[in-house]
Amino acid sequence: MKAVAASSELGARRIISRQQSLFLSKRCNATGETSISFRPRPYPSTLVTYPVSHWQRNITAGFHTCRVLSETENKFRNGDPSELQSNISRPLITAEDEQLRKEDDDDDDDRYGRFDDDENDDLWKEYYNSDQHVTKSWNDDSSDVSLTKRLWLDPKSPLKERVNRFVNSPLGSLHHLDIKIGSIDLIKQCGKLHSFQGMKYAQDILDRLIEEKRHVNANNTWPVMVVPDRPFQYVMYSWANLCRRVPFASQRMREVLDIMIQENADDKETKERILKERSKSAPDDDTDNQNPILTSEDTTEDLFADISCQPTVSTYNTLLQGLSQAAMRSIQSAIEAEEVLSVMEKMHRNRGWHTKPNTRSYSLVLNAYAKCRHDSAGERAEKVLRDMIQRHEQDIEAYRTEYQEDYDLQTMDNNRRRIVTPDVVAYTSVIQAYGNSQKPGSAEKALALLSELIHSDNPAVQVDAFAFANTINVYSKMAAKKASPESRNQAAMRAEKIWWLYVEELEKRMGDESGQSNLEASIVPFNAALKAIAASFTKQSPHQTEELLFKLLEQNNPNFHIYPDTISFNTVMQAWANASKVETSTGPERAEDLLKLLKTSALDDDPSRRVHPNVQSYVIVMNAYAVSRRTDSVAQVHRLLTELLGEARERLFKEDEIINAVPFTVLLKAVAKSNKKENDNEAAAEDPFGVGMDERDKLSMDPYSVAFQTYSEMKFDVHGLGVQPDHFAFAAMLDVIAVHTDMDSVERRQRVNEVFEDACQAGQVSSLVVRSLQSACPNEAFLNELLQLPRGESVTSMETVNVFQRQWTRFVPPQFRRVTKRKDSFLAKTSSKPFQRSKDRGENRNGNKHIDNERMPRKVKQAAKNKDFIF
DNA sequence: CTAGGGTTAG
Repeated sequence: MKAVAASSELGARRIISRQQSLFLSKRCNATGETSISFRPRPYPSTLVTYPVSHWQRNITAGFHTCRVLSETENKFRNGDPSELQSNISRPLITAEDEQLRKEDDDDDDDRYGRFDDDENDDLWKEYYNSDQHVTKSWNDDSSDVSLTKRLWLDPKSPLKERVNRFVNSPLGSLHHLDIKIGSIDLIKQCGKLHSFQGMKYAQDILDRLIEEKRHVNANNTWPVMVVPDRPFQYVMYSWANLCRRVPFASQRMREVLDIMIQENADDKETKERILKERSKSAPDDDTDNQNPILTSEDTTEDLFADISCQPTVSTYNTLLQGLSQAAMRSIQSAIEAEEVLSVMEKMHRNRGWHTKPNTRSYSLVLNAYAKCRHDSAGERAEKVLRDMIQRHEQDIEAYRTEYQEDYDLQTMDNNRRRIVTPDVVAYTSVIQAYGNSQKPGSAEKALALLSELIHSDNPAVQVDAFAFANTINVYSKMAAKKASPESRNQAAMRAEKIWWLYVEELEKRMGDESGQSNLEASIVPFNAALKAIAASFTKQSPHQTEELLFKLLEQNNPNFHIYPDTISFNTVMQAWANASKVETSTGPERAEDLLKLLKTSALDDDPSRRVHPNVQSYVIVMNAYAVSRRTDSVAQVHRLLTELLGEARERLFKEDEIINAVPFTVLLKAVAKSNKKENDNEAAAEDPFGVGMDERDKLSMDPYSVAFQTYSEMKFDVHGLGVQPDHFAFAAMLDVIAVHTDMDSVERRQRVNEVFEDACQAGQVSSLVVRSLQSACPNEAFLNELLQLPRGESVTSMETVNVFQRQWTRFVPPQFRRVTKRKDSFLAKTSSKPFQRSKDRGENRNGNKHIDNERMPRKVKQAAKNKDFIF
């Protein structure tokens, strides 16, 4: 009878698993009748429970069951259909998955390390070296268990098969170490896929463990089997890693936590039931003892059963970690993170769980506020910080009364346990949070926190370079956002002042040998200050950045170990590039002067003063020319590209510096910006730059041909750099065609067709490509034919590039999938060239507006338009 | 459960 129930459970589980959207759990109720429950996704707190007989009936019905399930499911999913949709029947690895993985490549084993205990090493050895066949089940008396090969141990097998074998292994056949270790290893690897499919596997494994537990405990054996907290925690952790990209990932984490809590409660119940059961049915079995607890040799096992999957600090910290990632989408997650802190507190107080928030818990909440862009984030974060400080003081008191000694803030290792301690990192997160606020006074509050750090005599709270850099960044953001050039410059100057404050503190502490100070010499605050000035976008800013750079280059204190690096130079060069859009600007030359300076610095006698240019340095200068209004911009950019490729050929760049499509794209951009007619006139002009013969040949090429040559160099990777055009490149090339061919020419159609096909093949059809394609196509019919849109569909009604076949958009990053709506598609466009038009529009907009019409950065313009800030 | 926080290009 039990076997029937068990197999029907398994069947039900499989069916539900196929549905992919239900989270199954099973439990025995008080009367011992088994029922199976599931949670419809959008409402995890709703538990739908059927007695096992229901499942038995429906399993025989086969296909019908799925139907029944879907209907039940549908009832619950009115809220969020997209959520479910995204989870249903995906191929093993989807394009999005591919993208997800690409984005977070840095994520590997050591991040999981936090859960790993050294003590498990021995277990592992025992486990892995043990017979590859099942020798021992949970109860150790499983002679009738079939000898199934434990494929999931074999790291060489495909993950899919390993998971399948694990999940579908017969109930009762799992080795206890399969549960404690094998499952965790599998879940980890599933989580590493960073895919929905992987997450489904992970959840399946977890389900399977719970299923095993139910099955084993149904036999009233002792000790009671439990599923430990770690598998749950790893599933949560895997979701946490998806929180930045996947809107509902944090919801999934909460579900797992809910189930954990419920399972923990169930385990307690089960234990009591079995105890009662055993003392009733076999009171005389063991003549010595009636109480199985006392007969059990392995008391740790029993202890373990008591705790089972009870959430711990680290469980909640995992949740917080996810929420802090999710906070980038909305402040709501950060607020929720803050609420989790009090939940942890409450669970600790009321249930005696080990969930008292620790330093890391608070940090994660602060970090959540630092990441979310919201005006109130700074103040909320500061409140949490103040709570934390208060908490700290309370805990110090409590520690003193508990141990009759003071908590040692100096040497943490001397303490008997850790207490919540605010530190630089906590402060720095709050400073960051203020940086996202446009409320007046936010930056000042950030600065106040910095000075609190500087003057702190608490050994646990000491300023470091991070704190300075972050405060500078707050002003840097302000410098980029303010409407008037004066206030932008003012903010930039405040940023610079903080850099000097850093220098001052650094020198002050240099003689100090107390060893207390964390303050290291770092170039980062300096670069942050440079960036702030560059971002202020005034007429003076490039000059100011350069001046500051030279101050540091020329300083000559042998005790002072901060010297500009490549980023410093690049930032100043970028400031010049930003200024280059204006007519008669000398920005490009000034940027190039710095590039030359970089090249000579690379050969400096003093090794500490050697600074090398990198690919980015070239790109910045090239871009300065590209955006300038010089008539020779294409030639200049081409010259620099050639130079860059030459340096690359001679391996002058660091090995880890790979050349991507960016430099090539800049050239295309230059060509697209160059007006066709102007260049027809210029074509005959003599080369004014006295370059060599070979170079002259190239320079005399017309820009359109240069663009095509560059395009194919990129496409066929003729320089052997591993370069592939990406969607920026394809879009830029389409722009080139739009500007340099006649609207109704055959050339236009052929070239557009060709480039678009390349983009499709490369899986790079992004919103940028679509927009450029729209401008390049002679008419709507041609466009629709290229895009193969179904009848009735049009580009103007299109919202994302996801409507295309997956193949075309395989490698498009998510932020370039959304198509920006443009009302004018073909109506207004007959004669004018796309770039002229957008230029005109820009000028008009500037003309209508008041302030500093040349220098306003785009963001400022938009903000000014919305009247978001008036100071 | 020592992690949690900082800088440049199309």
